[in-house]
Amino acid sequence: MATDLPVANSNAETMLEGLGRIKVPKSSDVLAERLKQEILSDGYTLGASLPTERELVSTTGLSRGSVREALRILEAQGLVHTRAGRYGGTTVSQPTTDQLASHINLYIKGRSVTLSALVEVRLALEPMVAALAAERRTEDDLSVLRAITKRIDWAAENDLSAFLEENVNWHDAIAAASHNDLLHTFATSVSGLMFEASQIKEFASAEVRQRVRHAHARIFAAIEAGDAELARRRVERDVQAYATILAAAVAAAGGVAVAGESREPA
Amino acid sequence: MATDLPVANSNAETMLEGLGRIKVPKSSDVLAERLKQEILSDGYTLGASLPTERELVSTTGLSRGSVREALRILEAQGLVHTRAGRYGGTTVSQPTTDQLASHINLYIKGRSVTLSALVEVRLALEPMVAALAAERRTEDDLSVLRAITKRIDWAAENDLSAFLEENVNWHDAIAAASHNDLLHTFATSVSGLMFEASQIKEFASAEVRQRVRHAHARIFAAIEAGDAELARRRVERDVQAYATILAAAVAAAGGVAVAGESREPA
DNA sequence: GCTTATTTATGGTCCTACAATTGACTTGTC
DNA sequence: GACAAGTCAATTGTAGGACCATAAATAAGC
Repeated sequence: MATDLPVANSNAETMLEGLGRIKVPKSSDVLAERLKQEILSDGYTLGASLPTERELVSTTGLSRGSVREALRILEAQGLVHTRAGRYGGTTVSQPTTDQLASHINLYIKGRSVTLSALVEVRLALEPMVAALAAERRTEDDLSVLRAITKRIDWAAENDLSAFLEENVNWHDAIAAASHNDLLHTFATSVSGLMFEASQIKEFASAEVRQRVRHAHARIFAAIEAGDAELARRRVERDVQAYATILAAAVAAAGGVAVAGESREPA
Repeated sequence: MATDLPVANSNAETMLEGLGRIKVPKSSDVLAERLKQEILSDGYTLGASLPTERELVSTTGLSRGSVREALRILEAQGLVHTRAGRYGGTTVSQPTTDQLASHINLYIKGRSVTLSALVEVRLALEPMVAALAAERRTEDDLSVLRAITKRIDWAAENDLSAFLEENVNWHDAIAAASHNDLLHTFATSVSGLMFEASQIKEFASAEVRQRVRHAHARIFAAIEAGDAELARRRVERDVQAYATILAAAVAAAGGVAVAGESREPA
């Protein structure tokens, strides 16, 4: 039966028991992964220079196109930054807060996370944010908040979209006052998307605006006084109330309550 | 003074008042941004096909290299997926949970977020995770947790690294039982990095292992019973206790307590 | 000393060609 | 008719080369 000819052997897989589908990775992915490990593990302090593209070409044996694709991947991950020109090149970098926030937003929008799930996360984060802010807020933090409050008070009567925008700024300022970058980023990403949903539904009636301002004032007072527990409780109640109102508005509008569809003008 | 010749005019900037540095974006970045807007805004449901690379070349006027770099950026962001072969091409995709977790990890590692900041975030997330898990856990969730608990019990006596790994799995299973993807990803990313730090410090003494198992049992009981408030309180106390122990161990070791340096073997 | 031009190493872009992949199609075989 | 094997074609993957654009260091000019 067995010959030297390359005959097809339909029982060949008996020799290859657990051997599943073999994935052949792209060279750019391999290089990106290798460089990523290199960057994360040893040396390569912030700002250190990676080899030039042409050096990578000669050391890896890949084409310049593949090398450049690998570098674009790393750049999208925020691990490196490249500059053109002499003495330019690719340098090690930190992912910025904005980049992380952007990835979180893409995840939430892409997965069509439900509004209620968003509320739950917000309910976890914002009370802690407020508590930390109460403990750590500086005078600068407070004056920023006072300035935003002033603008909100004005916008509440005159400019609805400005009102919503300043509302986002207010929550961002509270998160900043917690002086915890990670918490800040998580909180602003989530609440930012919630307010985006609010904008679409345009549910900010005069009554709601009044309630928001009142809640802000109470929260600010607690943070200013440095009372962490009070701030936590007040924020918790505020988030809960806001969620209830928004859910009612969404239900009234018959919406499915997802946080998608953000259309920025070009 | 004024001539037709292209003489240098050192006072030229008086005509260009507020005109700051002009940024010339890379063509691949521009294309990536345009496609991203396109994907997020209208049509392009999940799985829809983008134009082929060569179609993009002819419609945009860019080279294929630039088009490919743009697609690598989008792929790194989890927005598209590319397959080779006939009837392959680039299709719209959702960022996976793993991708988001990876970006969060990169952020935390890159920014050298302090251990205390990590604890604060964990203290915000995990009690909520437990409360939701108590309300929503299915029978499957519970049996997964029981299986992990068994493995932990075995590993606690025999295999330290397995113990730490299963500990991560336990927390992941709790987070999964919350049935909130976003919360799940946030929580596992943060606690995963904390346990990674634990592993480095190797502080898991027999006494600590015993305490962990005891805490797990109490938390599991609350979740099994569906008592959200009890689960929340117990997790809160557990996280707090773990943080105290870890901080003490870190201080004893003289470490700076950052969550960096993950070296996986190739 | 200051401004201005030049140099030059680097990334940015384009082009062409070919290899590898892979699903559909066709053909063969029983 | 069904199943296996082979063929085909559209698409991404990769390589290599050429040239342009950028920018910092340097040199030249005043």
